[in-house]
Amino acid sequence: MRVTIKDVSRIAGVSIKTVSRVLNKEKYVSDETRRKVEEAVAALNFSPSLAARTLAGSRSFQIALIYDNHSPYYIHAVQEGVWNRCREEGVRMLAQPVDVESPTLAQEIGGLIDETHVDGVILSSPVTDAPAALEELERRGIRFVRISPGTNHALTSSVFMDDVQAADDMTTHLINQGHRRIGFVIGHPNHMASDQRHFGYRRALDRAGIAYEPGLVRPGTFDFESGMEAAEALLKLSAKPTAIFASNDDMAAGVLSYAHRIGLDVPHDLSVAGFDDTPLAQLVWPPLTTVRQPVRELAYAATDQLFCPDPAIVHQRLQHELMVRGSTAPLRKS
Amino acid sequence: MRVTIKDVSRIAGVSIKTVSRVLNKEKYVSDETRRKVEEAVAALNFSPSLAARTLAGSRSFQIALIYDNHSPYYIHAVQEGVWNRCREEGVRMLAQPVDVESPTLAQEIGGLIDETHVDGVILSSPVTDAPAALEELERRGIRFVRISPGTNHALTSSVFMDDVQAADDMTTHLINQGHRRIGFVIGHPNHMASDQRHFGYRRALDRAGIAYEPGLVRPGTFDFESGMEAAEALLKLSAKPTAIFASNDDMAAGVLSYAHRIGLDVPHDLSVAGFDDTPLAQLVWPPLTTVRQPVRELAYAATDQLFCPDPAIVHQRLQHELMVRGSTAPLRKS
DNA sequence: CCCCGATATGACAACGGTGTCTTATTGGAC
DNA sequence: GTCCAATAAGACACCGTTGTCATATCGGGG
Repeated sequence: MRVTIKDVSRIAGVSIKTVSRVLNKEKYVSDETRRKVEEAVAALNFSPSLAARTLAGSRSFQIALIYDNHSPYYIHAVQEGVWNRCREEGVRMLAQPVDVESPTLAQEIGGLIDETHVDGVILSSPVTDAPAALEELERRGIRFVRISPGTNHALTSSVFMDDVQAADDMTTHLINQGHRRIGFVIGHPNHMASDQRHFGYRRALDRAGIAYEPGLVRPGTFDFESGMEAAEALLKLSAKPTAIFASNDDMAAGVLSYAHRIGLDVPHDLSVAGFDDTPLAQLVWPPLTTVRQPVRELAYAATDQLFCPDPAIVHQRLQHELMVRGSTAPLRKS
Repeated sequence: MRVTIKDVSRIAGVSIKTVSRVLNKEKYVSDETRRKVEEAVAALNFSPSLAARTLAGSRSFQIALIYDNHSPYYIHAVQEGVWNRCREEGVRMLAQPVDVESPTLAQEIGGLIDETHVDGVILSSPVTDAPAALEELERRGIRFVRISPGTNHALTSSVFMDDVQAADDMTTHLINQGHRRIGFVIGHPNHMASDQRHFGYRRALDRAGIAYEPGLVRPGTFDFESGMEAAEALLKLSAKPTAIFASNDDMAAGVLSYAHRIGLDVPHDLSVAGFDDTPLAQLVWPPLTTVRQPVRELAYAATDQLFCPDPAIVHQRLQHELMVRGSTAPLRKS
């Protein structure tokens, strides 16, 4: 049968409560006793029941990661970052996909919390900006940290990168290479980052004294298909762009694919830039110039915030990095 | 504070136990009573504590998905499949990454089970073939189902596709297009599927009366880099292959990338084939001819097996599909 | 009309830990 | 030598459910 604290206490020759103290690293346990208990725990290969700890105590040793993001790469990186920090803490991570559009979002999150008693929650974009979710968490007084939120929310901590600056940097990079007609593919409307990247693009143009042309800007949904469609629209213009900056790598791959299809040589006929630096960026030809987003680190830092006993509200910014690869090149003198 | 069964029972005017009965859909509850309880549950927005249910009852309403796979696409698809079936069942999924190579693998899994009391486990490759993991699960008498195991194990259910046949099909496809010198990139040695795909390649050659040339076969590790390296080695041979079949899409993308780099035109100078049909296959140029592996369906079916009350051992095979796209073409007559 | 199995409900003790309170036992400071 | 705070350990109730057993009512066959 199951090994319980009782068994451990018998072997160690101490009370149940003392074993519990050792397990929880409490003060006021003699070294001698601690040693005996630890030996007994090891001998029996004892792992305490989370269910019992949760029920009796005030912690559940579990946190939830709530996400609704259709990019496997992104989710995977976030999960890894959160998980890495959790494992250091001896805490379990519950990965919880949701649908931000669902009218029952708040209920689902509330149910999750009631069922699991999680100690805290990590929110990943775009759930970071779903009012229903935020309200529910606040109503319950659950501590949570947001990864790359798009909206300000003074009352909770967050960890993010500067999407505006990053898009500005990339656009500036293209301008410095001599491009003047730079197409832009906007991201999914659900994600606030889409607006920010769009704004960064615009800001860089302004600064360089290049007029913003709505015709050079196309909507997208962060997926390959929408990148292809945007590229088609842009490249059929009579005044074609010489470079296209897509708001993420998947869409950039779509642009690349369409360019190949119509026989364009990237980067000589057309420069293409992406955003995120997912592994995909290096799996296409030519490898994508893109912005490295430190997703794993963001997730790790967010989880760290969650575990930090200091309840101060912190907004931590992590640095992005321009990854210049083969898909962009200086404009050919013609 | 927390809403408990007690509150529900008070509102509904019945005993705690009766509420519990309704929650668990037990027999012997009158329609009238069931209705009253359901109303009270809805009114209070009650969700039962999993911790308490686990502790008191014989089920935990949780299953674990254990994996160690470095392909985000694959993991994501598996998680989705398992999760979809879990949500129908009202069961929680614990996604648990592990390191198959770790000497403490069995301990970690044992600890997971002790801590969480999971009702069952889904194993994804390559954990499916880690003896330490299998032994631990058996010792504890936990029910588990394996997704795409590489080894036979008569005592537990599994869900899989026929890797040998699929690789055979792909190789045959290339042969039918006129290719005779077909390079092959083997997968990661940890994965049994690697051997099976390798074997399928060989079987197709045999049947077609083409000699197996060890020089045309290169080791790989399922990642982009290793695909590139293999391509380099193969394409520097004096007797170059006219087609390269890589054991997965990432490596095929590597082959593609190297081919582009040295100025080859795919598919006219070289045909390239992959395996898995990850989204990546359509994010490269030209889109990859590959084998669609029904990962989501496999995961869903495996979870279904786990929930099935019938304890019969079932080995369920799901069908693969050849996805012919632009990266392969008939050999040019020269 | 009586008895019995099927139906419907409740009382109460677990489940395996932690929180709180109580009870020694120390080792200085006065 | 006495007193008190700090240290060390145990007793016991309780967390929110489910399992088991007891009890009550109902409908139909003899």
